[in-house]
Order: sequence, then C-alpha cells, then structure tokens
Amino acid sequence: MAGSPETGFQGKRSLKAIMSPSDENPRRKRAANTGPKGLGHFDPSGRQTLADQIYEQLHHEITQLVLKPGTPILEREIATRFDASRTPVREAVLRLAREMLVEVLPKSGTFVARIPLSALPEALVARRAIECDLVARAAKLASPAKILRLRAIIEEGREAAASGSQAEFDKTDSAFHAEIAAISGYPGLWKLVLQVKTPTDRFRHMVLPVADRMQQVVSEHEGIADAIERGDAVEAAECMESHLNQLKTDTLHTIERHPEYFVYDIDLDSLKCE
Amino acid sequence: MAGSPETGFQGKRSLKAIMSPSDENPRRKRAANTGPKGLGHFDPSGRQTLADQIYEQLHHEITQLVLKPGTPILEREIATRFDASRTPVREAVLRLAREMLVEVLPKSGTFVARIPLSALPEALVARRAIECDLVARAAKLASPAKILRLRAIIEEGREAAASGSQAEFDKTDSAFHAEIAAISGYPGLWKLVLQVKTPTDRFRHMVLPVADRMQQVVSEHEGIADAIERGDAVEAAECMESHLNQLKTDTLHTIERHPEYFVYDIDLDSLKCE
DNA sequence: CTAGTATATCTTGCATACCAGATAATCAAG
DNA sequence: CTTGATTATCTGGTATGCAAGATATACTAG
Repeated sequence: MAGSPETGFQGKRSLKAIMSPSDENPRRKRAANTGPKGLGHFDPSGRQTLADQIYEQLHHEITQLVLKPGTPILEREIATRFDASRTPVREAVLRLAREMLVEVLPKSGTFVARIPLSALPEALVARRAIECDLVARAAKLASPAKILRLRAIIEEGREAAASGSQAEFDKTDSAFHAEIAAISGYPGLWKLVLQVKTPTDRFRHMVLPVADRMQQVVSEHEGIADAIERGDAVEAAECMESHLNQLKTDTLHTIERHPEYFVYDIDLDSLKCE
Repeated sequence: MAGSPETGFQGKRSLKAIMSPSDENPRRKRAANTGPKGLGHFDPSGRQTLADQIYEQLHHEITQLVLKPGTPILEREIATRFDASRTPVREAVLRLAREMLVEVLPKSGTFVARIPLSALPEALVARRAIECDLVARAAKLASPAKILRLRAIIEEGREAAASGSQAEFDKTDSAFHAEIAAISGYPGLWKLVLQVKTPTDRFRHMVLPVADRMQQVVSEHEGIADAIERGDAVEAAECMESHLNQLKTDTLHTIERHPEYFVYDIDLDSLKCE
C-alpha cells in the first residue's frame, strides 16, 4: 500500500453546459466555462498526471524506507530520472512536504524527513479513536455479503503471509481496514487514517522483520471479523484496540538502533507510559 | 478559522554541516548538501511563500462562502489579482484541490467545489471519535494553568459573541478545541480535525445566522471546561459529544434551500437517521 | 596551523512560454 | 427548429529560464 492517501479532486466534464443564446458580439469570444452541472461527476479518472506518478513513486520509496531519512532529494535529478521537467517534480515534492515526508530548506535543499517522535503516539491515538468507532458501527451494520468480502481479504493476507511477501501483505492489511470503514458506512474516513498512519508505516519498516508477525496479524484480523459477524460491537472495538496496540511493540528498541532517523520533538520517556 | 491546516514542513538550516576535508579535485565543485544534522530544526518560519499567501486567501474565501460553489477559478485572473505568475497560484489551487475545496477539470477549468453530502456525516463521526477521546484525556491531565487558558479562550468567545462578530467568534471556537487537543497531550491531532472540519464550516456559513447560537456555544464550552476541571472524563466526553451533535441542526432544511451547492454522492435520507 | 573571508556553484521560488485537449460559438444540413 | 460538424479560443499540464539566497570550497591573514 503505497498510493496517495487522496487522489485529489479531479474529474472529467460529463454534461454540456447550457448555451447563453443572446450575445450580439460578433467577435468570437468563448464564454466563461460554466462549470460542472451534472450530479456525481466524481471521476477517479484513470488519467494520471506526471506529477501524480512521481509523487506516488517517491511516496512509496520513502514509506518503504528505500529512501532513508536525511537522503537529499535533488529536484533536477528526479526530473531526469523520470524524464520530465522540474515542474511536476516540484509539485510532487510539495505534496510530500505537506505530509512531512520531506523537509525543504528554501534555497538550500530538500531531504527525506526524519520521523517526528510525536507522530507515533499521535497516530496510535487517532487510529484507535477512529477505527474502534468504525468497527463498532460495522458490527451493527455488517451484511453477510460484506463479511464475506472481509473474509476474502483476510484470506489474501494469509496467502501473502505464507509466501512471505511483506509488500503484498501490507496491501491486504490496508484493504482490511479500509473495508471495515466501508462497511461502517464511512469509507471516506479511511483516507484520514491513511494520513496519520504514514509515520508508523515508515517506522515498521525499520524494525527487524519479525517472523510470525504477519500470521499474528492474520489471526487478529480474524478475531475482529468474528466479532463483527456476531454483531458484537463492544468486542469488535476491543479487538481492534488491542490489534492497533501491537504497533507499540519494539518502539524504544528500534529508536535506539536508528537514532538518526528521528526528530526528538517530544521526550523519549513519554513513549514508555500509557 | 481560515488558515492552512498544516503549514508544511519547511525550516531554516541552523547548524553548519561538517566539511569533508579530503577532496583533491582542483575544480570548484560544491559537494552535495549534507542535510539537516541538528536536532529540532522545526522552524515555524515566519517566512511565507507567495503560494502560501494565495492559498490562505482562497481557502478563506471558499470556507467563508465568499466564493460560492460552482464559481470558476481562473488561474490567470488570480495571478494578476495577486500580482504574481501562474506558478504559485497553481500551487495553491492544487492544495485546495486535494482538500476538495476546488475541482479541477483538466484542460477545461477549475471551480469552487460543491460540498459532497457524504462529507457532513463523516466530519461528525470523525470529530466525535477524536475529540471525545481527546477531551477525556484532557480531563485526566488538566493542570490549573491549562484550565485557566481554556477559561480565557471561552471568555474571548463570549466577548466576540456579544459584539456579534461571527468571524472573531469562529476563531475562538477553533482555539478552544485546539487547546483541548493540546491539553490532552496530542496537539498535532487538531490539524487532523481541521481537515475533516472544513466542509462543515462551509455548510455553517450558509445556514441563516441563528441569533443566540453563539451564546449557546459559549455555555456548551463552559460545560466542557467544567467537566475537565472536575477531572470527570466521562462527563467531558459526553458534553463534547452533545456539543458536536449540534452541528446536525438545520441540515436538511439548509440543503433544500441551496440544492445547487451540494454533490449528492449519498442518499439524502441517510442524513436523517442516526 | 587556525580562523575568518571571499567566491564559485549549487538550491529552490518564481516568471514566462508552449502544447495538447476541451469548450463554445458558428455554420451547415436535415 | 433540431442536429451534427467546424473552428477559434480558452484551459490546465509541462518545459524552460532567471534571480535571490545558502553552502562548500578556496583563499587570506594572523
């Protein structure tokens, strides 16, 4: 799961606008575009701009820790790498800057950002608050069909775990949580979670790959799905909470192993408590 | 509250990097920038780029409903208005597009976005989930000093309400909720709330200005502050929830009065339930 | 050898120019 | 009058060029 949290708000015109009949001006003058009139012109629009592609690639490389914190980002170099000009690269870099994935020092340089320590507990709190709420709603609303889709996703995850493909597994993990958001009736909130989730994703990739963590996640997902199927909102929320709490494991140890990857904007000790 | 939800991730270099002493190359060649080495170079940096200014202005005008949904955004026109080129304007527009405040139809035009109906309940759910959690934590952590700051903000709100200044009042409202996030120990999560909050802000500006709504909000804020002061987490969360639930009022009525301002991506009826 | 200064050369921010695609006005045909 | 094709013209996406500021190296003075 690497893609952009939100694809933006682009779409294709679908309906012709109404002509304004009376215009005596002999000069051919294009009238102001009247804008989208039709309903539901939301178009996920396979159309992808160059900037989008560059953004996604860089986002992927940064979150997967291919590009390590501190690495310089040369706009010019990226441009040639993608055989494009600086403009779309700059667009992508600016998006990454707003997501705190890169830091840009004006007139100096751009670098892959270190992870602010504060982002880790914040991500935890936010995810718990939102996802526990969503999963509880999902438990009350789930239809058999939806539950089957959930089971299917879990099964994909089991296969990915068996084949040891971390990347593939991560995708199913995202899909699982996104599907719960969808079942709960608020699919749009998943992209909110995606935003806060990013720092923890980067973090996860620097912890030693623990062998059976994937299988453990699969069984936790099953527990959540079971609770949803039973319609047990409280239990579902509790499962989700303990599932998310697993993110805390190895935190301190990992930070000690890669101290140069973090920004110490909060006290290290505050990570221990709670 | 109109400012950008997040200022980005820009900062000034503060520490000189270490020189690499051995470089026999007689040609003057500037070595790659070594990037930020010092800790905590986060610099809110009064420095504001042209694009930032344009973004903030447009953001303000859109959320305050000065620019109504459907209004065309002419990059060229905006550029001349701000006496700048298209480049920074484009930057600003792209940011607005990602926040769903404008829709850009490639090669056709850019328009102030209509409000997706789905965004309203989503904002409610997200805010309840996050802010109820935060206020409960705040209730457990609040120090007398923090509570005084909260009271001060409430008082500012009361004055703004008395003078009937909606804009001023909105600022204090944002400040109140932001302060609670700060007290809870997760100030960064307020910007998350700001994101989902935007559509409801636009919505609020098209409902007839109800006379005493501001005073009512003040007393609700007081109730929340009281609960926090007593350290009653449960009561605080409940107060916050009912406070946020007030956003639902007049929903359907307002939508009927301005049907052209919305995108009907979900069923109207689904707004009634719950 | 050390410390401070000067300068070459990099960087990002902004301005301008160009292009393909989309729209609206006009025209032609039924 | 309606419908479809034509074309001028506008739009956003991209490429390129210039300027101000920041850094690393070379240089100078002690």
